[in-house]
Amino acid sequence: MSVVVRFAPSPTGYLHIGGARTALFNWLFARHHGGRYLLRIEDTDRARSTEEAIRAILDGLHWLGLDPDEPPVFQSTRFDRHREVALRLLAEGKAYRCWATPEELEAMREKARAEGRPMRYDGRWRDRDPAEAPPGVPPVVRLKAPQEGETVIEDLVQGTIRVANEQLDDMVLLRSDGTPTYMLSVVVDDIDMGITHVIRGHDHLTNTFRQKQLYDAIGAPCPAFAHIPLIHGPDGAKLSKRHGALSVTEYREMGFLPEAMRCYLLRLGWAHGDKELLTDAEAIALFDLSGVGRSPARFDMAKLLNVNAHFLRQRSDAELVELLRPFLAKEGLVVEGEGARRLAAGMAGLKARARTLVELARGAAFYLRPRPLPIAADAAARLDEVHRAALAELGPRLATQEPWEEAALEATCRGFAEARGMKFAGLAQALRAALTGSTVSPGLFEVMVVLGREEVVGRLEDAAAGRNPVLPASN
RNA sequence: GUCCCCAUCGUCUAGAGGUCAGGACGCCACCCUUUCAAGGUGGAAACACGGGUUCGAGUCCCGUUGGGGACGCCA
Repeated sequence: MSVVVRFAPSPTGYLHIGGARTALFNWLFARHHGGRYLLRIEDTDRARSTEEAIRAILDGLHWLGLDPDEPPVFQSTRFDRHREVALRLLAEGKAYRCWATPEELEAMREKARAEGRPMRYDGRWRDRDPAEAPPGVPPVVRLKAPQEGETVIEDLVQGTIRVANEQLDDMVLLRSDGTPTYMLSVVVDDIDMGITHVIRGHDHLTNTFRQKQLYDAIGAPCPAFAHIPLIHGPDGAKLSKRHGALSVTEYREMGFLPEAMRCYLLRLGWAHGDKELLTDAEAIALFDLSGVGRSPARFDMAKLLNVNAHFLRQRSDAELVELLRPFLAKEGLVVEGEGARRLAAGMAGLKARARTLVELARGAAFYLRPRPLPIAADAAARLDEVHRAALAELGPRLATQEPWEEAALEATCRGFAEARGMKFAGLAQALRAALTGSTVSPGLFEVMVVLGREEVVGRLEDAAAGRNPVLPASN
């Protein structure tokens, strides 16, 4: 039997980090088994579903490289089919109409609570004659669920889980307005889409018992279930807005790489021995449900940053130049011509110092800024009179420096400092300030080679003459 | 409240009865060094608690505590 899985988000907001991981696990499982990975948009709640949210989910999945293998199925287009199934169950006596009003239901809840029992619908219309139906009250359709025995599910992650059927009540299949409920829609769609494995968040675990009953009533085989533990915030509580970024879009904007997100999310709740950093090929080859842990994991930004830094360094310099464009554009910097050349040439030194594309862009900006280069206040402080005078003298010397190579440049600068009885470290910081506008940068001589003779000499002149605007904040 | 699930360093985790309880992130120290990173070396850091079962328990069972989830004519 070929594997078919699906990711089934409801479009009531952006694609969040937990959903992204669920999608990833489904995707990996399908790839590992050579199966299909589908997307179903659960937009049956017309009031809360928005076009914008659908866009956001599709965009998020696309960015993460988790595009579905087939066009998405929109659950709202399948109302008729869902109704058809409910009506069939009704005809077969496996479901019944219920005229209980919201007030009656509320009373049942209160009574149950008072008696310390689970809050369940009491089945008052289960065997009652429909002729007794009150006039003018539109009924819902409920499943005639088994009242004795127990419902058991074999979860591929959580193991065997059983619940007494008396804990479960007769769930609503069709609302009084005739629309299908989530429970009905999910089960019917999963059956019709040929889903073999339902991999979803642990928060759906208790829904599964009811869904199992529905499968049984419909007479369809149950897919295998795998409920993966939830992701919690750093404090152990449910991940929420107050923990910072939830939307995958925000991670893109913070400069994270999709492959880093995939790797981090995968390792959050799944492990294969001591393997930490996996390529997609390795992840696909190694992924299995038995490796999924059973306890919830906390989201750790520090680790994500580390993982991202790793994957950043795996990218080629040319790729990084392209990835940097939108981030540099935010600072009004356009990557083209000489600037593009410098970025590519300087990328090796830049990427070792960045964990995200945002950091990389920040560190790379000095290669693109036109003269006179703005200098951060703390860097400008390194350009005192003594050092400005030194730079004024060093500039012309570098103008005739041959060859224009790192080792030679270093020899020249060190020799210059020594001849002047000046500490090289101080000269280096002054040079750094003049050339990069910062106290922090890639190696000085690498920077010189990348900038080129003309630009270096020009920037030194600017600094010696005090022409640079000083920025209030530093790096 | 009821039901269900979970429990190894601060965090992510390895561990499928016998390990000096391993790795990674983070942290600390040292090395490298023109800054900051990167890189290298080393270090501190965990089996929630209590009972069993067993020659032997982080591993199996029960309980306690703690955490989480679900209890809608939402999805």
